[in-house]
Amino acid sequence: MTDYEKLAELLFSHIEKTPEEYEEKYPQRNLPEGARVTRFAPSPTGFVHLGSLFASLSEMLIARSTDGLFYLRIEDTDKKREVEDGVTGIVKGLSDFGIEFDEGVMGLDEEKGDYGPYTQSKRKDIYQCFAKELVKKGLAYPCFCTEEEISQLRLKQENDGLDTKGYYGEFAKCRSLSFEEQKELVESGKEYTLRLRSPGKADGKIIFEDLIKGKIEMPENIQDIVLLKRDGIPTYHFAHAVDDHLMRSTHIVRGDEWISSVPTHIQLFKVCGFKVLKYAHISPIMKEDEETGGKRKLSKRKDPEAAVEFFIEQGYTPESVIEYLLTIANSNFEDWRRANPTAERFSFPFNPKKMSASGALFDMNKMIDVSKNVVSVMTAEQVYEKAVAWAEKYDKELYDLLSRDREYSIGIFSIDRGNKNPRKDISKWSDIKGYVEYFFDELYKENFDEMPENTDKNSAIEILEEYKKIYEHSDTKEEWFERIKELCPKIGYTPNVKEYKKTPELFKGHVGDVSSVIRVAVTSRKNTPDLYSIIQLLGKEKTLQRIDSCIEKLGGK
RNA sequence: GGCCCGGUGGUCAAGCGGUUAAGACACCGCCCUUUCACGGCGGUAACACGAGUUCGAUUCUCGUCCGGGUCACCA
Repeated sequence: MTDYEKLAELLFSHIEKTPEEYEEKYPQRNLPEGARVTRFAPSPTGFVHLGSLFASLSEMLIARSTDGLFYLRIEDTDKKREVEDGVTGIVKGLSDFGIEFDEGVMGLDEEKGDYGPYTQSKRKDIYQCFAKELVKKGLAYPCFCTEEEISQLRLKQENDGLDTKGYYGEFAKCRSLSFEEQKELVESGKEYTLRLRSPGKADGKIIFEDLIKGKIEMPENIQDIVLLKRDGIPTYHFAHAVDDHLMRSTHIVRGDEWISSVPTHIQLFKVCGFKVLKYAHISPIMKEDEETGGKRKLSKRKDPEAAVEFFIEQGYTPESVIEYLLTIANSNFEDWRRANPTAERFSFPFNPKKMSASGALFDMNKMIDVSKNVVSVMTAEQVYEKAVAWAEKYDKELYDLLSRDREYSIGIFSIDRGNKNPRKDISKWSDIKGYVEYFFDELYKENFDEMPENTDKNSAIEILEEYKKIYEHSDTKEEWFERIKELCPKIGYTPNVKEYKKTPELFKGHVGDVSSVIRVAVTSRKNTPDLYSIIQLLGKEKTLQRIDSCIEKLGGK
């Protein structure tokens, strides 16, 4: 028995399984050639960041576009980060946006798939098994330095002006401990971390091909990084290697803040005898920083829109957020969408190689535009159902109004909808209240200030009086408008707009002005969708009532 | 500071040695039109800078500058 083997037994006497057994337990996946296996691996904080949604969306699509597999793994190796029921929050949060997993953690204490457990805290023995193997081969060793000693070392290195700080080479004190020394320290009960005996050379280079960033050359890792923390729980690096190997991931898609640790990861894969995986490092979503004038990552603390929940509260449909993210992810998404207006959005042929190498600024204008398009192709019933569901939670007053008379509300949303060029004036459900204001007496506020400029009070009164005489509720739209035109000459207006523009001195105004007066009287708005539809919905009684009220306020009889 | 990554209009972006340097959002104008919206047409606006390679650089190389990331027993 070599000293290394003795050490392995000393440290991990409780581990009986061998790596081979795990290799057998988790065989290569039986998937078609070229199928990609991706994963989303958050800490259970319960918080879904817009960036997380972006990453998981990309991961899911990368898997789906190749008939691969997408799973959820929970990285709970740091208890400080954990939030009660954080797992449910994440699963639910993502599911609201259509992000669904084929395998892995499906909910609180709920897992699916043959490659589990998918929660790192339940995999301690697996990590330690592979750790034991490394010790056996002399590739890992216990380090008895305290955190205090490590930070002292770092300080000294900083003072000495060293470029490369950390626990490596000559600074890796515990690296050269003899077995006898190690044994004594362990048996005396001294705590330790397990460190990698890095085979990296100071002048070594590593080259890898990132799916998004392209070819990257970096110095080899020479740090004796911590594999197992004092409590025997693995660090992210070690867990990543073991998990993604055993769960048979093929592509690691993650934020580009990880790029600098790729040399460490590749080294770990090699040292463990694992096949090195493909990496795709995605750029963060940025935000303009008012303080510095520059860009910075969307910040959970400073930016409300960093939380995916923000968009839901505002009343954006999850579909809109996804479509916006897709336009950032693959810029050809918009072209695809135009060519396939009603296609299921996840059938978009997503290509990780088309993702931007630099971070995109979050553009609320674009978000709004995308969202308007999404809403514009919905049916009135869909708009109604979704708006009501939103209002029930976030705007009780609106909820009461909309749900009071379903047909009426759907009628409102039907105006100029369902045709080739639908209106695009709703980007989020919270826009609706303002949009429907004049359809509900509870929200309606009279305001007759904005009559056409060329029409004084008396003319307005005259128009309204005349309109009342010719108003027939049963008119078709054509008949209705024809009557308004016929009314024009009697009161000094022309039904012909072009004629008015040619010789404005001959008329008080044109049919557009007459309509505007009626519009303002009925809705208290200068601008509305089709007036005829509005009057039809409002009904005869209410329409006349509002006109009378307007006449009265203007000083008519 | 070391090491990485990035830098095309205000924003997102095509572009891969020769282009009038696409397109989308925003903005402006016109047309359509009973208002608005939709739609159509058009406009303003960009290759960070300096060398080099080349007959020719937005595209290739180097340097400078600027922005971002990272250097934990956190992920």
